[in-house]
Amino acid sequence: MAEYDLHWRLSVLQGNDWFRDLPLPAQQALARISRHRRYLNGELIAARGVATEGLAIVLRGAIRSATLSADGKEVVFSLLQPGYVWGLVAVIDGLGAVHDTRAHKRTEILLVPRGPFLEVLDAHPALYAHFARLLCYRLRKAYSAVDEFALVPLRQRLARQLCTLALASPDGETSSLRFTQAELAEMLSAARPSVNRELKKLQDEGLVALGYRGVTVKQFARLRDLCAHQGLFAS
Amino acid sequence: MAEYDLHWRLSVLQGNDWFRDLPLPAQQALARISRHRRYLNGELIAARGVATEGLAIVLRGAIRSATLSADGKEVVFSLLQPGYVWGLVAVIDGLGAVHDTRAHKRTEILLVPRGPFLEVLDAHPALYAHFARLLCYRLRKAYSAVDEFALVPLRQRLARQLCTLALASPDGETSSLRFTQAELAEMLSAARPSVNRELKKLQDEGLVALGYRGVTVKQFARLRDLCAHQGLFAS
DNA sequence: GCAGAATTGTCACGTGAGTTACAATTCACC
DNA sequence: GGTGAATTGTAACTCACGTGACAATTCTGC
Repeated sequence: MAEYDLHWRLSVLQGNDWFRDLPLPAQQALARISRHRRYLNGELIAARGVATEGLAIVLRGAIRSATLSADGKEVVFSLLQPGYVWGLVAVIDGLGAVHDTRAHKRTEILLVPRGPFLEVLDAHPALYAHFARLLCYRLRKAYSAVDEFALVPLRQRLARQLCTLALASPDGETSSLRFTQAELAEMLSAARPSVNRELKKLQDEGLVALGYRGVTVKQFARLRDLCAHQGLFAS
Repeated sequence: MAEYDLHWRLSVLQGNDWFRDLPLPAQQALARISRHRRYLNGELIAARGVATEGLAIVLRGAIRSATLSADGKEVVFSLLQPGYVWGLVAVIDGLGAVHDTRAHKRTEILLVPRGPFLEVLDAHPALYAHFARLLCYRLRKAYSAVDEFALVPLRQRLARQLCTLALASPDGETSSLRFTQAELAEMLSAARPSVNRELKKLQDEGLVALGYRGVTVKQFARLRDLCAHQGLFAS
C-alpha cells in the first residue's frame, strides 16, 4: 500500500467547500491528523448510537446512511458520493452515530479521528463559528427534507434529485448520469417501481433518456422548472 | 406596561435547560440585552428567508412555524409552547428565517436581538462549543423527524406526541392535557379527521379518554410501549 | 456467443391517510 | 336557559405510492 503523503491528503480535503474556507493552519493541522481507510462493499462503518471514530471524507465509492425501523423497513438518508463529509454531528456531540452506516461498493475514505479533531478545534476556537454555520446549513437541509417529504410529490423530488446530480457534472443542457434506478430510488427513499414509472413519464416528455445503468438529462432547463417549489434558501 | 426588570428576565431565561447550562456571566449578558414583546393572534413574527430580529423565548401563547407549498398546502413544523426557544439557526447563520412564523393566540416572548447576541458570543468564545452542541441536538431531532415521518404510522406518532406532552406535566400514570384535536393534528402534520380516528381507537383500548378541549392519558406505560420504535438516541 | 446475473419495464392490488362534507356535541355568553 | 360558535365525531370518496411478482432487456465472463 502506497504511503499517502500530507500534500496529497491536503489537496483531497481542499476539494471540499467547507474545508477550503478554513484558515490555512487549521487545514494543515487537520490534514496532518487524517488517515486513509478502505472498506469492502457493505462493510459496516458505524452503527447507530455507537461512538464513531471521527469525520470521514469519501474518496472512492460511497457511504450509505440509513435508519432501520422495528419492522424491517429502511429509510436511506444519504448516499454520500466522493468529496462529501460524513459524521460531523457525532464528532461534535460525541453521542454516537446518527445512522447505521455502511460502505456502498468498495469504498475509500480519509478519516479525521475525533480526539485530534477536537484538539485542533480547541487550538483554533475561531473554527467553532465555522462549524456552527456548517451545522446550521445541515439543519436547514434537514428541515427542508421534512417538508419536502411531506408535501412534494415523487415526480418533483425526482426532478430535483436529477438536477442536483446533473449540476455535479455540468455539461451544459444535457449531461449523462451513471447509477441504477434502484440507487436513485434509495436516494429518494422511494420504491424502485415508482421511480421507474416517473422516469418513464419524464422520458415520454423528452426531458431525459434512460439507459442501462444511467440517465441522460436532455433538457436541464425544463427539468429545473419542474422543481418549481423554490430553493427554500440560498447557499 | 410594567418595566420588566433584569432579575425577572434572568429567571425566565433560566427556565430553559440550554440556557441554565451557560456560564453565569453569559447568562447575565444575555438577560441584559433581552427585550419583551407581544404579538396578537396570528400576527406575523417572521417570514421565511427574511432576516430575523433575534432569538425568541416563548413566555405566553405559542409560536407556530410552518412551511407553505406552492399549491397552498401547509406543513406545521412546530407549535412552540412557553419555555421553548425559536430562531437559533437564523441568528447564527444570518440567512433569514427557516419557516414562516406566526403567533398562535395572543403571545408574549423575550427577544434576544441578533447583533448583541453575536457580540456576547464573540466575548465568550467558549459559548460556541455550547451552541454547536445545541445545534447537533436539533439536527438529531430533525433527522429523526424525517425517518419518523417516512416510516412510522400515524398511530405511533400520535402515541409518541401524547407521551411527550404528558411528560411535560407529569402526574404519574394519568395526566390530562389541554388542546384541541385540531392543534394536535397540526403538531403531527396530519389531518384532523385522521387524528380523531386514531384517538378514538386509543380510547376504545382504554389508553386515553377524550374530552372537549383535551385528552386524558389513562395508561401512560402502555402508551409508551406503543411508541416501540426506540428513542433513536439519548438526551 | 451463450449462460446467468443484473437491471429495467409493467402489471394488479392493497392501503394509509388526505379531503370534503355534514351531523352531533359542548361550551360561552347574553 | 337558549342561541350561536367552536369543537368533536363520522362517513364516502380519492389518490399517491408501496408491494410482489413477473417478463423483457442488457450486460459480463467463461
